[in-house]
Amino acid sequence: MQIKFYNTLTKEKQEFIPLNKEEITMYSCGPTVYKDATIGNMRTNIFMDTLRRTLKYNGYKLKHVMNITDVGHLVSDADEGEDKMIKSAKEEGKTPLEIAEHYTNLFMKDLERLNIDLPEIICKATDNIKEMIEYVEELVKNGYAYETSTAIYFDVSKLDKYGILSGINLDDQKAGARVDIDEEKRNPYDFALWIKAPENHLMKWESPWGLSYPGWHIECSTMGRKYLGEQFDIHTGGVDLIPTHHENEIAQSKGCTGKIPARYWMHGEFLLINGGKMSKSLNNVYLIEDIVKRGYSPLAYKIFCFTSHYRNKLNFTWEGIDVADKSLTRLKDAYVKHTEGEDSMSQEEIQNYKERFLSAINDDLNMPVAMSIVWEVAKNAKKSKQLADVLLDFDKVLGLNIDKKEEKTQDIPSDILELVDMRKKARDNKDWAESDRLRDLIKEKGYIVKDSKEGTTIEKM
RNA sequence: GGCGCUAUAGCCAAGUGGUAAGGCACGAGUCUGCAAAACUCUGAUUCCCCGGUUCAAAUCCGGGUGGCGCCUCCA
Repeated sequence: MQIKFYNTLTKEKQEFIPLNKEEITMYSCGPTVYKDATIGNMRTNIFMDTLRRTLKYNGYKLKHVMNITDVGHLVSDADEGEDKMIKSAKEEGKTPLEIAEHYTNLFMKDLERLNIDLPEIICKATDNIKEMIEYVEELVKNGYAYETSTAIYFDVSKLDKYGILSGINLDDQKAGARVDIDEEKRNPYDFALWIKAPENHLMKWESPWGLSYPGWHIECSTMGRKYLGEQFDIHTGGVDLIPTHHENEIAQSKGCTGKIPARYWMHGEFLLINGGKMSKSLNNVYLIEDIVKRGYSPLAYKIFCFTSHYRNKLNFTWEGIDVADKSLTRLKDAYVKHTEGEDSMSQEEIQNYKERFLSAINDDLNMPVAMSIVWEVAKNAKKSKQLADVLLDFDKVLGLNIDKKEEKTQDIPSDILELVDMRKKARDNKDWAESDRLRDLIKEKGYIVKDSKEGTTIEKM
């Protein structure tokens, strides 16, 4: 079946045709590992995961690269060289390497908790310094770069057109509107490829331009070319990367190889918090860890993300997670009921579900529609093992572990179990007042009792 | 100032020319000693407003209003 993706480069949904149908090549801008990855970052990674899984579901093999940015970037243009990696290192009393390792591990843990299918190649910027220097040298040789007293800059005026991805027009932009003008730069949009390190700079490498370190965009161009070649199929990232990072990546590649590195550029929209931006000053920066701490399954966040299209902003609220957590539980329950069912379905019905699901995900990853079909299957009045298998098949794309029971029923403390036992005795004696008192007491301690014909179950709230 | 996104039921959210998917909440019912949970049923004569095109528009065009993001390496 035809796959369609929205391409930021052409600003339209177009049929996806890989360069080589034996193997799809893909690059995703990964995390900067000097701080925690937020649920916003993770929304983008969930988008990346869904994309991977959708392509695999369609039978493709993948060669997918994700970078780990373990070289910090400047705090701002106005800063004189202290980068964020080093800033975090100083604050936490660790070396930059330790910081990077610490946050990389946390990041990988979140990917695992969200059941995110890992890229085939995960590479670190610091392992590719030599290649980056070579890349910059090529740009210098090709006449796209010039040296100033502080850095090697990319000259955007040498490009036939700068700004094709974001649609900016250089003439309309006010130079230095928000940033001081660097007198040595030829054009306001020129950006640093390589930066000369001040004396006290911790992360620096020997280069033709003395002790120095990489600029903000060179690592992706370099690693993309190294692992995937001059041109590959898909490039992903968050929308915020469009105007600067990806624009500059394209500029670098055009300057070096003459090609736009990726044919399809896909960007995940932002996650909003209570209708606004996530920011430290508003104290609304949340992590997957926060979701887990509140007692929700991390996969509740994933199913929450599926309620909206990846190209639309999604508003995060705790109520939303509550809803998502509930629906995840119901979905799993529905799956179990189907595995125990004896009804039989016609092949037509099964095929119909599968075709509709496939056409939803192949239509630019329309997960809200895909989920509506998942629910149709889950809530089908007939209970059938065939439908359980359909759900399991869909879960290859969703990655919600539909067939794995939540661990909530485990680890009930013995004092709670004792109260449950006392309540059972009271109920057997029809002492409803005592039974209700114990139920309230158990609830106060954070557990919920559920009575059914099969007996009483207990769950952590 | 420039670039872009968006406005659909109480909330989240699909649908881009043919008569409003789905989730959650609410309400009703089944079950229960009563609850909770679970299950079943139920919801927009209408898609921000005003014009226009069309046999037909939430969907296209023009104008207005509101919300948001980016232009500070923030996914």
